[in-house]
Amino acid sequence: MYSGGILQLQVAKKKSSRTGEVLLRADAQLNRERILAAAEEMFLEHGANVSLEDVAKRANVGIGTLYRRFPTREALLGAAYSARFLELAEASRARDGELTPTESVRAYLEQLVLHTNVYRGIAGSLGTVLQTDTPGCHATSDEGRRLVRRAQKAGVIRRDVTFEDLVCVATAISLASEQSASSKSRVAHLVDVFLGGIASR
Amino acid sequence: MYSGGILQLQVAKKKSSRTGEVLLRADAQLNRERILAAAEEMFLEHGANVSLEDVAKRANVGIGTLYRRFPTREALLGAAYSARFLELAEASRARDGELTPTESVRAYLEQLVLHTNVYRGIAGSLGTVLQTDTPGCHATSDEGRRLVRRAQKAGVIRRDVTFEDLVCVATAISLASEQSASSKSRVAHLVDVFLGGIASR
DNA sequence: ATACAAGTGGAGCAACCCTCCACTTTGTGG
DNA sequence: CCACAAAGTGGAGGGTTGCTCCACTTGTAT
Repeated sequence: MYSGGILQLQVAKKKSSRTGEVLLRADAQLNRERILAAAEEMFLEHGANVSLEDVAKRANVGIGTLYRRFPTREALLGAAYSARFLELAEASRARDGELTPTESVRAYLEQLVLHTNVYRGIAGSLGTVLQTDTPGCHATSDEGRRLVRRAQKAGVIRRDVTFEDLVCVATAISLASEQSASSKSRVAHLVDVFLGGIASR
Repeated sequence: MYSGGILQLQVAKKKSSRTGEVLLRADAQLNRERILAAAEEMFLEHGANVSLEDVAKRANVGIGTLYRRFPTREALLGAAYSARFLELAEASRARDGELTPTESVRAYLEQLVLHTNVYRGIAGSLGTVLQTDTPGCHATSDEGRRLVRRAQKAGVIRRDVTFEDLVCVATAISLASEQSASSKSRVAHLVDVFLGGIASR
């Protein structure tokens, strides 16, 4: 009852000084990666609603382990897609020179929808996933914001349009494609309608 | 084995000659109404994802009965909202005289989003619900299509915009409001952005 | 070598969905 | 008025998933 409190060292949780991330034990780190790999496979194969128990199984890991590392489905989604979202952001930045501000936004939107559609089932929670604390999600969000700002500075996009509006639209379009298995052209059409909407008169 | 086929009367399933609906036995009809009432209450109170077993319980009906009458959740949703959707359509038609074609569409959209938000949880499936075979859903769909046509004839809306696009947008906006509990003004803003988009240059 | 923090797995409980079929009720034709 | 086929009922039951909890194992700092 006079518990160990007396000599307890106030050990701050170990962190990497560089990234600020909590350092995992070596075995835990390995498991984390196994889970991510399994999740990506399963999501691709069966959509974003696979049983998390199945993901754990494929990762050769107990379900408890999965939940401790990724407390919500969104957290797992965000982490599993991080790499892909990083690519998306990078590709967008790479296009920067060749495209007008408007066209950049169009390309970004189309790509975002495309990515979202690959992992069926996340359309509804795209917003939540993008807010996940993950390098990839940060990168795409930042890139999106940058494009909006750029287009606004160029005067080709309404001042009152926000990045959140973009996400909202991407969500809508993904959802529409998911439900009616609609074609690429429908995506383009919807993007087009929206872009017309945010263009300054 | 030489089954009753010989003398089987080819009795067409009884239908009301007026509506074309299948006639239910009196007790069944009563149960149907009980279910609908319970569903409306529960959906309002707990969102569109309540346990259907709970709905059945509140209706004092076995779960089997609920499922035979409404095979899918969407079917139940559609039926439960039918009355409200009827009102929506009627209100829209009533506004017809006082508003320009564009403003009519705006009002319709805002109302649709508002209705969708009241029943939390259906945003994602608004499209599916609206396709439900129900007087209310037919009415709102028809009214929406009418408004689009009217606005197009008046030349104030792009030719390539469809009613499905409207639904898609309503979905997006509802979803956005659902997630970030955003205000009425945000709804108006999003509707505004979209309307700008579909306006002819 | 030791000790303790960190990590693990999976049994277990709680929801929920939906089907199926032995039983009950209705209304109709004789 | 009755008998009986068709229509309707309810809820037990089997399947799936989500998430927690804790007795045990493992890594690592000393």
